[in-house]
Amino acid sequence: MYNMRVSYLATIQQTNLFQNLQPATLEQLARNPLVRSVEEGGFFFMQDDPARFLYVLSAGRVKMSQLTPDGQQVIMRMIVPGQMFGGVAILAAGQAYPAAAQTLEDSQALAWDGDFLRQLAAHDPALSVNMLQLMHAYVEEMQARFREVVTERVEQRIANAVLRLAQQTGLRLQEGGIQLLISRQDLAETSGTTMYTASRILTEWERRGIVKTGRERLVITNPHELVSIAENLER
Amino acid sequence: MYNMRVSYLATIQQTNLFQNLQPATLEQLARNPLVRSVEEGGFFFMQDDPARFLYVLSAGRVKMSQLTPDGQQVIMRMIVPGQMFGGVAILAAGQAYPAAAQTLEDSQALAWDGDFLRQLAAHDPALSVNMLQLMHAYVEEMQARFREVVTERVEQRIANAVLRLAQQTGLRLQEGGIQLLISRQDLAETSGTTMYTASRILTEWERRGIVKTGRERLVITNPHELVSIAENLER
DNA sequence: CGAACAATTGATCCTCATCAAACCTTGTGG
DNA sequence: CCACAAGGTTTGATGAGGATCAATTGTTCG
Repeated sequence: MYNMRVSYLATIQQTNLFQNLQPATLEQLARNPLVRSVEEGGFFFMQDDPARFLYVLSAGRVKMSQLTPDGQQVIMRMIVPGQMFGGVAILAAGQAYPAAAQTLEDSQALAWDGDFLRQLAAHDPALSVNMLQLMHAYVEEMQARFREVVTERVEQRIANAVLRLAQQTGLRLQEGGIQLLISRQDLAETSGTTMYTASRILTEWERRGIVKTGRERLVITNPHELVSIAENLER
Repeated sequence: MYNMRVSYLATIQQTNLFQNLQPATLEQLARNPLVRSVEEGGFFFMQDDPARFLYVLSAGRVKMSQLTPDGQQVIMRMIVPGQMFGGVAILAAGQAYPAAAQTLEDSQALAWDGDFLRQLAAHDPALSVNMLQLMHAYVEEMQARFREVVTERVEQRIANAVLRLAQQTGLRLQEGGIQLLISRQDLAETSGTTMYTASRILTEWERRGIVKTGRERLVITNPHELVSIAENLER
């Protein structure tokens, strides 16, 4: 039990949202988290569920996605350990989650009640400041992606998506290269295209020696070339 | 002079960002605004300028847009009186504006220094709470627009953009219909398409009696039909 | 009236979505 | 350990939706 508490503290301390808080605030957070485990493919919450909890991922990977009325999925962001999701819960009660949170592998998250966090924020303004900063960063990312999807062709957008993923979740391999774990489908839904087009582009990149591909896997062997595709320094 | 102060107060009190503040906070805000007037086509600030001020529009109309490396423009949002823009200034100093703020007609805005607002927020948490809520609303809007641009065809997206504009800036005419003031070019840049396509679609809508069009002008005569296009209840 | 700028329209072409079918990879149970 | 099922991936053929370019027309304002 003591070990578990310690491990929560480690996650809490690594979380952007919880930087620069007063010791008493961290204490409170460490005392009260709900811990939820969700197996691969399961959901922490669905779109439009009442947003009662704010989550911080402690293990695994999660995709946040919206569903269109006709069933198409659009991925808004990927969550890796240490990142907050479901942040809308910290605003006024009675809100709904704007997206679903589905796990890509067996995952675990800490969760706190929105009411509780609002009380905490009232005593420690750093919490609001951090939240504001995260929200702002997220606005900028969505603006950038909106601009991309409106102005760039698919290959460029996929390059940007891959580079973004590499930065957030990439694993440097001993034998060189940066490995991403993502299916063609999810890559397509992140870039606003179809699995077919994503597959064709990856095949072409592999032919050119920019990446190696595998099932739900992708290794970047020539990041420099990828950047130059992303920046449209070709054609 | 007294009248000017009163008119600032009116704008301040109408601003979402400044709701539910302590009287002392409002007092402080009313005492200190910079007032900037910018004529049609001018800029309150450019993209990447250092973000020193947060603005509230008191008169006119402003478009927030990003420029791509190759000079294409993408419109992120339209600002009407009472709305805040350049909010990034309230975060840590040294940030840059992520978009340019260009006027569509002669405009006036109140501005406050970011440092000053941060001090104010330290004494009146309602300011942070409001800011958080605005940021969140804006995240949701950008997510919705991202989803649209990825999943919907151009006609649908233009319908959505027109309906959004109608809600924000539409003017109900005596002779019936809701008037928007926007050029084909700006409508295209809001919907992620080209002026040519926007023009063709408006012409078709006019033929079908859904809108009347004019130079930098658009009157919705059949909103119901427009909604059904936006929701893809056709074809 | 003429200049500047906004809008329209036609012709053409290109990117990418769609559909269908086959192929490959991984994990499971006999 | 092999065979099979399930699900991810590839590939080809086709066509639709819009972008692009060029030329013309319309509108506003000094």
